[in-house]
Amino acid sequence: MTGKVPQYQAVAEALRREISELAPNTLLPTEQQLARRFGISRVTLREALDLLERGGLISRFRGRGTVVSPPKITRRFSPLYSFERDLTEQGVAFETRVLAYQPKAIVPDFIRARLRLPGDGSAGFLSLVRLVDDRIVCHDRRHYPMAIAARIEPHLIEHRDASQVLEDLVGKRITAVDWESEIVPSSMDVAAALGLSPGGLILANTFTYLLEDGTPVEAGVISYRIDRCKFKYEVPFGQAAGADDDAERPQSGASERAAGRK
Amino acid sequence: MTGKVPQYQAVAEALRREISELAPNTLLPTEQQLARRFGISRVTLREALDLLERGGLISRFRGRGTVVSPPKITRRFSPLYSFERDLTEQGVAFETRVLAYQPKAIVPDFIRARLRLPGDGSAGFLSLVRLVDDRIVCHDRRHYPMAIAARIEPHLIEHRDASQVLEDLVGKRITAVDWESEIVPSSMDVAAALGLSPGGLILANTFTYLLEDGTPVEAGVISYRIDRCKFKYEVPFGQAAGADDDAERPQSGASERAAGRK
DNA sequence: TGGGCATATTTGTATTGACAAATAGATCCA
DNA sequence: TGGATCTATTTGTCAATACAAATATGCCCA
Repeated sequence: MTGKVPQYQAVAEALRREISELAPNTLLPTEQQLARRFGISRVTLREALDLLERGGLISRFRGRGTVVSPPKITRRFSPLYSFERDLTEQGVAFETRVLAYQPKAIVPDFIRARLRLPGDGSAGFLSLVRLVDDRIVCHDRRHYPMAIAARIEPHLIEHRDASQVLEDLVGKRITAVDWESEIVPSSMDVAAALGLSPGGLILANTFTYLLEDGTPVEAGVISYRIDRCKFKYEVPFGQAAGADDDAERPQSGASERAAGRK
Repeated sequence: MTGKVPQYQAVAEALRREISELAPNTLLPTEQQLARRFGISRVTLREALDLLERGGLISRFRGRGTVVSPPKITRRFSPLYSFERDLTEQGVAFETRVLAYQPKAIVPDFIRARLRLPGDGSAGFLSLVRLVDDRIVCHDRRHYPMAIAARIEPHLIEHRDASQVLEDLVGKRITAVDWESEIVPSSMDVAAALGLSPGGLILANTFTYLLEDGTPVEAGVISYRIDRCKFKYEVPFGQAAGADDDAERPQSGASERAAGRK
């Protein structure tokens, strides 16, 4: 009856159950041992481990072995709800490492548009990673208008909420955010920062922070490792935006009105 | 200098570029031909194709060949913004296929809680898939209180907005939704419905629809293929919920207050 | 004690080979 | 013409093997 399931899937399922009862960071038997135990070749066993690794259940280290991964951290997305604040509320300790902080002359077009930069304007660029339990979970690429960028001190970012640093600096509150999430294959540089192989899937969040008067003060992309994080998008209760039959949709507007409506 | 990149990654990158200039559904050369062209073994070539397949760039069919995938569809999430309405506004044609519609005595606990069912109560169960361009993009598992379920006619669901059918039936408006998105490995049955191998990652949306007085009328899980869809979470502009320093967070409340806050 | 070095261990990459399973196309027959 | 069957093609699964690269360990020696 179960004769139709490939071996690597069956073995993955068996291992999945075993692993669920092991403590995080437990060292698994070597691939050779496991292959022998299940009576399959090492290649086939590795296919099974690939499944588990992509699911975030195990981590593999060349020369060291394969270990059970800790549970994924939960990233709860809410409007204007920062990473720092989210994890602090959950009582999860994290670390921020600034990789780079410098002016950047070549700014991607979509960032330029979001910050409303002139065609040749440069921007301040901040690159960082965040770690939970010494494991990288996300990578930020943030851009600021030069007037603001010149006054940010990167070491502050490492120990305080980035949004609050920004608010203090500008002297105004950030009151709105434009924000999209998308699962995409990682580019070369993002993969390197996250410790992934290029092409590995990530959750990319593209955002703009704005002041009350609509001035953009920050824009960028935050990329999460989907094997180490899960995501909850919590929609404010009962806001019921868009419930009226043909009412205007509630977001920024001016999006191209879908050419082909029949 | 590039001698450190594994062949399968280099080949994947080369193919990625080639594919980007091909029309959707174009048939690629066979694995043997590609392997010969790149001067690598078939196994190694398949590793490259695996990367592309996971990224949603190609689809492979046993006995038929490998074809270029159409671009991902965009699913824009907003509160109370249904799949049907979203795609219709974008001018994207889709099809709905009801897989099952029947009373179900064994109801998962989390559904039971969401619908506030008594411990032994059954519920109406609706299972469906939606297709764009003849490709399955999502799978719904919806549950209704029996009083409502008895009056739903499944063929209506195939041609109208499910929420509107429900509203007409109850005679009241659905005004609130409790809703979480999470990227998880697919279970056996969901994988089968979506045409994935078990363990493949999906975006699972767990939701409850409620009437104005708080009565739950529908609850379930909608699972999207992340290789065929991208997702935009559009936050109403300037709502700025949760921006005040220590204000209450804006969602359903009563969530366990994170034990370990230091 | 401490640093450097060789060695064993373990996962990563890659090859050649074989058969299974699904599909498409051609052939044959009624 | 229509339907069934056989055949070739193509991707899926699996094996046995080899070497590379990163890590850990024990050892020697200063």
